[in-house]
Amino acid sequence: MQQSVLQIPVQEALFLKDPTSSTVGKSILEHGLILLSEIGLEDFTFKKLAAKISSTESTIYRYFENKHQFLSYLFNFYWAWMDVNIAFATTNIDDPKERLRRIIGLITKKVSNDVRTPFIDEALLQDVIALESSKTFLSKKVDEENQAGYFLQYKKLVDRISAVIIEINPSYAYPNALVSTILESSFHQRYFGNHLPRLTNEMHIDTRLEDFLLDLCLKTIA
Amino acid sequence: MQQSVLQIPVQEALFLKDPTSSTVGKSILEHGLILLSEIGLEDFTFKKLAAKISSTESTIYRYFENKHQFLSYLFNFYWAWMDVNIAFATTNIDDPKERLRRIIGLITKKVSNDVRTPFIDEALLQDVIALESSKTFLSKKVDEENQAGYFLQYKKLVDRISAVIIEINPSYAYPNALVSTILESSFHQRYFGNHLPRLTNEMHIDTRLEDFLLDLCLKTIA
DNA sequence: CTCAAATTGATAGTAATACTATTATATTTG
DNA sequence: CAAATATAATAGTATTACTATCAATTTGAG
Repeated sequence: MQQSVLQIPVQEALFLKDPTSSTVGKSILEHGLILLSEIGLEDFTFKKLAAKISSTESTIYRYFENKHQFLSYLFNFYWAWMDVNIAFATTNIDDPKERLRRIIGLITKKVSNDVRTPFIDEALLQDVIALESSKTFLSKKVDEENQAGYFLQYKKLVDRISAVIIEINPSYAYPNALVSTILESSFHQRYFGNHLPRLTNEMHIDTRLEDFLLDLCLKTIA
Repeated sequence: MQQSVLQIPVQEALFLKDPTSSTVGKSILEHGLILLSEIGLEDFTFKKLAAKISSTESTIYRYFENKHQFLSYLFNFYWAWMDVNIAFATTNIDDPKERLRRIIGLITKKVSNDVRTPFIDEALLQDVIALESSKTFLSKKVDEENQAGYFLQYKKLVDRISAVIIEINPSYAYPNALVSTILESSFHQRYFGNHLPRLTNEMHIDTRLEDFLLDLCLKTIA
């Protein structure tokens, strides 16, 4: 019996050769994510990854131009996956406020591994993206990469959530700004909660993070 | 006649030898900032900087352990400078809401060079910090660096602004989270406005950014 | 003013990073 | 089964991120 598999589409701009199309490719994704979560982007090299999967640097370079592109791949994967979850959790819900509640719930909740995506552990992915995602867009190459489609998935999701905000309050002037602020904040506040507690207020606890952002959002657009 | 000079105190943890104590040191700060703004942290090296100031790598290494520490120095300098400005702009103002208004004004406004700090161009510094500041704390070494005092100035400022929020609404549960969210957002939204406009709403314009964050803040704590 | 101490510059060197190139071997596919 | 393709093995280059040594220069304490 075939187990259900969730296809997460990632832009062609984000790889040289589709990593999901081969065994080595999947291994690069799986163990690349693990290695990233262990040592962080700065210390992460394709050489170390190659050693870990008993392959070679040159093989990995056939899939990704460099580690920045690899991170961007994961960044897009994460948001594409989140988009699917949000779409699923909000279909057939008429009340936009209830939809917003569910969206913020999903964004702030600690995720656990989704068995439908065999080579990606979403729990790890969330931690990696929380720590590293800003580095995908905070670079001198943003414009070039934006042109190439590096941030499409993120932009799509921001649009989707903005639409809900506009439904709740059509005259609110800054829906996209509010949404991207909340998305970035959800990562940063949880991170601060764990590492720089003086910058936040016990945000390592899921329910508080959710309460903080939902309250902020609803009051702002009220 | 002695021109007035503004001393910005930076933690000892953030340098090996105080760069303000010598001519080369000041040159490292001045041209290091310029070079950073030109090529970004990834491509920035002490070798390139040494060439620019007609000095050597080894000399620069006597002032800073590495480029990460150099960036952290600038990060602290920026927030210390901002703290001074905020303190000045809010003394003798009784109404905490008015104080908050002024604070958000200062945070969102594009700054121009402060002539009282001879070797630092604050206009450049703001751009550099907007692009690179997250990289100071989003690293596997946060805990170690936090221990050493790398983020003291930022934490101080967050506390200072949080106190104003508490004055306005003593029962608001997340003052520090709200403040750090606003500070981070002010950088990101302006950056998005310039590079990823779909993630925001014309936030390259100062007054809109100010309006967005002030509105968000006041409504949230109302 | 002078001698000692500290600072800087010049030069060299090392290990690691971020790649690129070549070729032999294995694997897939038509 | 042959041809095409993918991978592994190996080597090599330029740059980065440092560290070490030592001579020349500057500074500052008595």
